[in-house]
Amino acid sequence: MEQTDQSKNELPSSYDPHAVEARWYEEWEKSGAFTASQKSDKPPFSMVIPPPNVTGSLHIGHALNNTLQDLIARFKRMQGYNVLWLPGCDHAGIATQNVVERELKKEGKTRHDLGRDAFIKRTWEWKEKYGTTIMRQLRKLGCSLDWTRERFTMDPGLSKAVQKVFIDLFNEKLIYQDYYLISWCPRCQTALSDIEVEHKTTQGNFYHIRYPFVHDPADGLEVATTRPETLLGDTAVAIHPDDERYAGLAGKSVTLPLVNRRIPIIQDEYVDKEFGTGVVKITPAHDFNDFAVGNRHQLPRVNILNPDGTLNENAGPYKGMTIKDARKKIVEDLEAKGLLLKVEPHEHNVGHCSRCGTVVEPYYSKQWFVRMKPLAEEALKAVAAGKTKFVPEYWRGEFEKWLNNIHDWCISRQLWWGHRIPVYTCQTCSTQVAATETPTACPKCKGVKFEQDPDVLDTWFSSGLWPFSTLGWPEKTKDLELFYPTSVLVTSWDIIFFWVARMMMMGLKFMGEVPFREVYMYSLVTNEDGKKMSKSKGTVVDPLDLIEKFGTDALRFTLTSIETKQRYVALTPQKLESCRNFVNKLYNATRFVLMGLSDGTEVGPIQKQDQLKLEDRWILTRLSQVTAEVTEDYEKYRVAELSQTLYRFVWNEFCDWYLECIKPRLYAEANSAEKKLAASVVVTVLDGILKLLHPVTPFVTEELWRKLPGRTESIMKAAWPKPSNYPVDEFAIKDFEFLQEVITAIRTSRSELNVPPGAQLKVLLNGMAIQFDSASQQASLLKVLCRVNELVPASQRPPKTALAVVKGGEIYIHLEGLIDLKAEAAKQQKEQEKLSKYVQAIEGKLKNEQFVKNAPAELVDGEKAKLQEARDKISRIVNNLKFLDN
RNA sequence: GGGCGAAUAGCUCAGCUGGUUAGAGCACCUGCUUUACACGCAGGGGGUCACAGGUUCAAAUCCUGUUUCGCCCA
Repeated sequence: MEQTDQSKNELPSSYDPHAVEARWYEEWEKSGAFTASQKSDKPPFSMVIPPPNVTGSLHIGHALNNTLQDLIARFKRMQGYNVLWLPGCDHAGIATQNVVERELKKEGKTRHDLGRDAFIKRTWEWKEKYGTTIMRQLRKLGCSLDWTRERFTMDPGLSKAVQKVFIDLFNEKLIYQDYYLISWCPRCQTALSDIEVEHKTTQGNFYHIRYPFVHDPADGLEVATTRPETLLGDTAVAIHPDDERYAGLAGKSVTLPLVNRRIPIIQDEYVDKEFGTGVVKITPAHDFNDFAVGNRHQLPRVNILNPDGTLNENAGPYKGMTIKDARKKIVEDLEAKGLLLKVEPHEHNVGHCSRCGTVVEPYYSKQWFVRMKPLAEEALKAVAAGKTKFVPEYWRGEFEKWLNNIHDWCISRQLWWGHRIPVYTCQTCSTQVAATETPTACPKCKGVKFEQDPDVLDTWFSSGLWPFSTLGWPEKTKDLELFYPTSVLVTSWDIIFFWVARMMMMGLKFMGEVPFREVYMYSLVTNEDGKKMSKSKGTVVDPLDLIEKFGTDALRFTLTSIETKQRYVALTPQKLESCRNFVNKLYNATRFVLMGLSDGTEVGPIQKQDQLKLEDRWILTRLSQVTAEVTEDYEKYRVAELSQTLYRFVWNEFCDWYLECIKPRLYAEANSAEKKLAASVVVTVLDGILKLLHPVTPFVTEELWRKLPGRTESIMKAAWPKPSNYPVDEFAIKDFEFLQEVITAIRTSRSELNVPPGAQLKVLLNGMAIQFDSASQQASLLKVLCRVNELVPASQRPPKTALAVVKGGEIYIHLEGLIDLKAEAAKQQKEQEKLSKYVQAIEGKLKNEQFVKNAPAELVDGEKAKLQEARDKISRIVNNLKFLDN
């Protein structure tokens, strides 16, 4: 028993991804298949990974991002390119510093207890220990990254690049230091980039406050604000120039409550007449809009905050309070003075620090900036010249809009973890020198005492250099020469400004060339409900859990098939399941073929092409077509399309039809000519399918491919199939489609007329478009595929038969005693109605002279043919219905 | 307030440069231990393509407007 079942039981009946996936990655990596060559004659193709945060762990966005890149890398490798896909992380300034600070807090310490150097040392230790998580997870995802070239933004080489860029920009006066309003986290005590600020809708209040007129203290202006405490920093109140309610007040003054400072009433278009009371308090040092208004009207800026978010000396009696306490006290004081007119609930957007959740404050402080305009102009020119293309092209517009509207970039962060700003200030004459090391003497006064700027650079500053710093710049390396500009950048659109734009500018500035030829921006993955996954709501899906549950290939196939270039795409359990089922289907199809070959039948390339059966010619032609379609889809990053094409080809054509057709041939006598031919075709097709799928589902395709006869190398190294690899026969498509029509018609009749599934049928054929005599191949297929044991020609319909009408012919199914006349009549009537509607639609078209005159002749002929075909079918049905009545 | 995107079967979505009897997966109904696969097989039902106009011989597809939802900027 065991003996005889051995061959069947070699492979389990359902696919176990875990056993397979564990096996291949290491072998691939060891074989050097991931490593780009510096000596190859192959054309180069390169990508740099969007560096994940070193603190991060793989989330669904990374999974999609890296699946797509891996798909491209594997495709291009098979196409014969010398592919570099470079891995690495960024140092994630705030995030990493926060992680280590939290660790210290558990020990009852702060970073200040350790001091700067010891803290940095500690952070490096953390990085060495935990910073490899995400890179390990990328391996699990199957990513064919060139680990010999792994980089980190704080590596010595990359740090050197950062220093050089800073010093060059500084010396060209493209970097400057100035006071400006920036987003400030009072907890992290650093400036934040816009992307680090999360806007959340928050329930607050609208406080209506009366600002008494100087000329008439009994009267005043009613101001509505959500942040009453900032009135301490008000330097004006503003009204709209056209607002008749306040006409004549411009130029007069009001008295700032509690502070008793006299501030002017100004007019500015910024004010929204409809909103609140139409009077806006202007606090230039604590609100971005007010800052702009302040600049237009040369208003003073009064900063009322300390870096830790408490109120400073400008707050007078409120000095030292937190914002929250001060708000409460100020509201009380206003009320006591009768200046608080009303308080109404109000929902508004409040910025929170994405790293620690603290409310972010607009804060007026001295920071370093990059002058963006000259850099942005170059980027715009390059995009206009088509040097970098966007996929989908839509994003080009967004990109240009942002660059045309660009603000200077605040690059300083008040952190310790990061690239320290290489500016040294002479303690004698305050001259600032940018240099890699402490200068020996001041160029101006020859002083020798210097102090380095305490701030570090925004993490995006170093990741902006990523496409060339990772390739060895500023050294002149072989890698730079070969792989810059990179071929494509695959990234999420939400960092188009923070990262993509900056890389463009930096690349053009320092390499004189765009950093990438194409930018492919993929979708953001949401949950089933179409909402963003959110940590706080607990709706985050962990890709590692999905891998555990469905397997890596199924996850990759799912992500690929939902990636339709919409802004948001939803990941659903149903989709994951269907993709897992697909992987299993592929596995079972291969298992079935292998079982057929287990008798030792020799399998070679297809030899006797003239002996190919209809189904062979059909599937090979289809494979050739699918190869062409799918290759183009890969090249254009139409990944959802290609995965769907392959899904349907494998499942609905190869498995449902081809494998079913060849079952008898595959189980014919070992090494018979019949079997050898079928085996060579089925293996050819399977070979092609596995190769076309390999970039999407690398593990299962490698596993199955190696089991095909004669495959000893990795499928990774196989050549990408060409449509011309396979014999093409357009007639086979037509003939096979007709055969499918016949078979489906018989099956439908069987099902609708309740013929017992096991019953063998006698079928009569009248006027078939292709040969169906009982000896023909087609006839044997009918027998296999719809349980027909007797097939005979007929010129008219005998009694007690069911009818099925197909293109150009009629099928009579002999149903001795089985036929249900009512069901049969209903079936025919339904069919006739359907056809009549169709006929009407086409007739309508053809009656329209304009259509016949203007539409391409091909189309018109096509419609005529369709019409005739449908009319023919109807008349056949009508004749037979008459017959049925008798 | 300005800009952008989406609206197609019960659900999630395809439908690329206008011409298909508008497709898929899941769900649903009927039947099935058929030489791999129940993560399966065969058959079936289900859509006035958000709404209103327009361009065209022809519109889910192009244009204009309206509605609803989402996002970005202020």
